Amino acid sequence: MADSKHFDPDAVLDTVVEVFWRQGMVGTGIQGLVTATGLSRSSLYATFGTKDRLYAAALRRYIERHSAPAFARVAGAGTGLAAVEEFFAALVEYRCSGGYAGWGCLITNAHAGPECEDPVVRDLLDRHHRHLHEALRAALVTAGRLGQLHPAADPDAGAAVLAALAYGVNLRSRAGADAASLTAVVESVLAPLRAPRPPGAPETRDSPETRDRKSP
Amino acid sequence: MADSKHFDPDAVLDTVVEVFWRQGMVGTGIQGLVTATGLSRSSLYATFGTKDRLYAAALRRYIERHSAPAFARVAGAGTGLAAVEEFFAALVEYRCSGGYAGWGCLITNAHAGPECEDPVVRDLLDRHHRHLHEALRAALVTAGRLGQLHPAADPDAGAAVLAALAYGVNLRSRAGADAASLTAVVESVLAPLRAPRPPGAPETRDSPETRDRKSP
DNA sequence: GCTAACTTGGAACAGTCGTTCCAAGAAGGG
DNA sequence: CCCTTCTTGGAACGACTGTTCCAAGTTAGC
Repeated sequence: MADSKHFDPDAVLDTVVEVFWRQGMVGTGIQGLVTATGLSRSSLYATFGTKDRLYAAALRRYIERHSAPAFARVAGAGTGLAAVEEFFAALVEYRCSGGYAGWGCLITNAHAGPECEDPVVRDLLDRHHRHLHEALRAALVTAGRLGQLHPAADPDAGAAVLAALAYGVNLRSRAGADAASLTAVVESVLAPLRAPRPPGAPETRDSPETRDRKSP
Repeated sequence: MADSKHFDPDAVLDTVVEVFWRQGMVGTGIQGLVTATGLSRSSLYATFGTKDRLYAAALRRYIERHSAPAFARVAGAGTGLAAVEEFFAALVEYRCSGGYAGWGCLITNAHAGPECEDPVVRDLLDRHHRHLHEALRAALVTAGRLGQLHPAADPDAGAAVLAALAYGVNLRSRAGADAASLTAVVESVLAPLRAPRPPGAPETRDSPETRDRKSP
């Protein structure tokens, strides 16, 4: 009865995500989206509505395509601190090398722009933050069950710390911070979360990474 | 021999800082600066040059007016961890209440926008990051000298963690995170840096904040 | 009071912003 | 084949982008 779309909206949205990701909400013009996606203003507006709605859709897509899988992995791994380590190793890798190097995180970037005053956007940011926190908390709970967690470490507090760390990594990577320094920070945050060496170790905790980094 | 300016460039730059701070680089138009400062385009351009140069000047001004004093305070206090605590308490206060509430940090925000690809801006961000790191490191070194620091904590690594924490606080505060949760994160990061209870305490460290937060 | 040096308001620039509208085209059910 | 329904390219919208320019105004030294 009617014509069907001459493009795949899903694929187009993925492209849109990349443009917003790289240039930000306010730094991206409709013209840029038109050229990047290859379709015309009409199709863009008919499919996604105004720029704000398109941006919100891009945020949702980013979360489901990039954030959610990582969250699910760290939360469901069952390996505790090892899963957390892998989560951050993958994060640093993601931010510093490959096609997305230097782009930071779309969600993190959204915090810093005027777009975060939009209630829809802010709700997505809050939701994303809770998911990140919950995923990390789940991993830390698992770590506790496995006896990997330092007795003084609380999964909830630890998750909050790790979430803040993730934002820091995302942010600094966009300004060109090198992977090595970011990895070092991650390790420094993880160190005090680890349980002390198994049985007869001295009463001070130590971790292989902080032990001999700055000894003379 | 010539006419002098009918305004105070220093005061104007302070106003410009506030506009960029709230709305971001790309989110701010010349018209907005004109209305905010009250002077005309001519004076604006004659005094500060193009938008990019004005933005860079605003970044520098922000650093010297807002960042540097806080850095100097935490680095020169001589009170070690107490100075770090006060630094972050003031930070959270700054970000969550008062006239700048919800604005985040101009430098942190600059990380997320397209402006961070400008080499001048990136250099300022790097310089700012090093200063932040150095100030925190100095405070931790002092803390070590005062015996406040946990034996396993390294000042350099700790400073890197605290710097990342600062970015996280700045970022999340802009999205409306409440002061309480931010303070909790700060406390959770600080806890493992503290030396264990003075003499005959048990071998596990504990801090008053993490001790009884989630007990049933 | 003249002149040289500077500032200032405001017009004007070409370009881009986000958005809307319409005529032309395409597709499937009747 | 037609007609309805949708899509599509592209023109057009007014508003705003950053920047430049100029005439008028203001000041200080001579």
